[in-house]
Amino acid sequence: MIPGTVFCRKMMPRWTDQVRVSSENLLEGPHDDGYSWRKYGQKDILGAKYPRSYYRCTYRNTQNCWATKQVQRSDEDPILFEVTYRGTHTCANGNPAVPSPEKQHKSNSNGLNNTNYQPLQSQDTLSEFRAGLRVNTEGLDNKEMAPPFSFASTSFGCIKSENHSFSPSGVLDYYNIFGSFSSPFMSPDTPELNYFSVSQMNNFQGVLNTQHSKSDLTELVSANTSATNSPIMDLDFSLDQVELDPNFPFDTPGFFS
DNA sequence: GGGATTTGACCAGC
DNA sequence: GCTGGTCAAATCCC
Repeated sequence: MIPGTVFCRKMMPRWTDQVRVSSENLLEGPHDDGYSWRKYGQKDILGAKYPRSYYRCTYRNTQNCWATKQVQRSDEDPILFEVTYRGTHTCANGNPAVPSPEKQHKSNSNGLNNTNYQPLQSQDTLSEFRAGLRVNTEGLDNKEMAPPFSFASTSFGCIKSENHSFSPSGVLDYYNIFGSFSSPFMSPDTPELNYFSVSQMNNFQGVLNTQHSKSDLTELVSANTSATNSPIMDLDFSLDQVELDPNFPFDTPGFFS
C-alpha cells in the first residue's frame, strides 16, 4: 500500500446506497452506476450472512482514480445490496455529467433530494409506464415498509444517504425504485441526476400521482416527503411479476461482480 | 495475451 | 487477538 493512502482514504467522502435488484439483474450484478469497477477483494464480515465485496475504479492506475466501493448484501433482504462508496471519481470514464458526492451530501442532508425532477402528470406516459409495471399494495411488509417492486427494464434501485448507511428498513427503500431506470442516472457522483432522466421521470411521476390507494402507504410516504420537502411519491411495486426465485443461488461466483 | 476475478495472506486499527 | 480492508499471485475468461 502506498504510504499515506490509509489516511487519505479516511478523509475521502463516504456514503452509502441501497440497491435492490430484480431477478433479471441478479445475474448481472447488484449495481451498475455508470462507472467501471474492478473487484479486488471479498471478505466474510462478522455477523453478516453474506460476504462483502470490494471494488475500486478500473482506472485507478491509469488515471489515478481512487474511488472505491463496497457491496454488502443485506441479511434481512437478500435482494437488497448496501453499496458504500468511498472517494470520488477523478477518472474521465464515468458519466460526463458527474457532480461531486459532496454536493450530493449537501443536497441529501435530509436523506433525499428531489428538487431536480419536474413533476408531470401525464396519463399517456402513465399508461406507457404501467405497460411494464404492475402495482401491488398487498406486498407491503410492515416489518420493512419496503414495497418490493419490479420493472420490465433491467436495473436496480438506489437511494442515497449522507455519510452513513441506511437501515435496511424504512420508507427510504421506496426510493430504490429510482434505480430501476437507467443506472448511470443513479451514479453516486451524479446527484443532480439521482432521479433518472426526464422522460423516465415523467412516466414515473404519473404513477406516483395515481397510486395512492393504500392509506397507510400514503401516510407513510407523505410523512417522509414532508420531512424531506420532497415531492416524491408513494409507490408500491411488487416483485411478484419479477418471478424472483427464492432459491436463487445468490452466492454463485460472479454474482457480486 | 491482456484484463478481470478469485482467494489466501498481510497489515493496521481497535 | 480479532476484524475489516487491501494486496497480489493464481486462475479464469474473452
